[in-house]
Amino acid sequence: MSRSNPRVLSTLERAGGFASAQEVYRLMQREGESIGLTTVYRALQSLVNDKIVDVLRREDGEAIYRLCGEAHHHHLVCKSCGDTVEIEGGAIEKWAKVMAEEHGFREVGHTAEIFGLCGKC
Amino acid sequence: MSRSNPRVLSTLERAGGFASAQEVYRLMQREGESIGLTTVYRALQSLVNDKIVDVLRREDGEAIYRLCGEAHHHHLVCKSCGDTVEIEGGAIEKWAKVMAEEHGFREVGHTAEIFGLCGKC
DNA sequence: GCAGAAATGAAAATGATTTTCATTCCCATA
DNA sequence: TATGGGAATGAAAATCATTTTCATTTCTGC
Repeated sequence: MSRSNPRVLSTLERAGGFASAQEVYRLMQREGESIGLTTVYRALQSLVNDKIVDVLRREDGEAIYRLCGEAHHHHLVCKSCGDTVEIEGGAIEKWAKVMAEEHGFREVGHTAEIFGLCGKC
Repeated sequence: MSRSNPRVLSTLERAGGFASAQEVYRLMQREGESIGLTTVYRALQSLVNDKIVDVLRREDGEAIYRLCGEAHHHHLVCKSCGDTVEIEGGAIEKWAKVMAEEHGFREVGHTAEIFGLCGKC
């Protein structure tokens, strides 16, 4: 069931490891690759499931996909230029664990993003 | 030019200070208010411009509007039954601030959610 | 070679958001 | 009180990312 199409992955890499589904699709088109938009979406979703890429949101709501290392980390995103910095989340891990225990939750995960204006913007 | 319709604002307040445009609209409909969806969108945008409300994104990309003054809190969500607990995020606030400073970001906000299985599930 | 499963992609559907545009409301001034 | 113009309103159409449908093609193991 692995729909993690390698051509899509390699295109995402070539795009700087950071692009929307539409961008990946247009890039592949421009490069003469024959692929359908549907397949690009499916491949990206699959890559997200396999935790090979992360998905974030642009300010306009468009999903952007981003290659990421295996280590669990968080993002500091510039809301103007989209620049992203991967940051350490030790404090969050602990917070999530404590909060979950306190309320009797198990098998917990979490998301946390910080957004603002970067130095250049 | 102030399109910050007070009925929209008061509905957003009644919704717990946290809702999407569509939800605000549906809520107003249900309460018998006569208003157009377009106006709801315009009013919310206007409130954002006036910095009376914040805008965030749900995981599916839908924009959600939040009253600025509201005590900022986070959520612990059960991924099985959807039960939600509002939790304190003091640790997160500090983490976000430190991380932002460290990387030269300003005007920062953040999102953080914890999800897992609640005691009943 | 062949059946059945998985992958593919074109086209249609969906759903949030925005735009268009004609109408209505408000309000200051003649 | 009439009136003229700018602002507000909302229905309907347009936009755009994303998902679904479904028919077709490609793989796989036998």
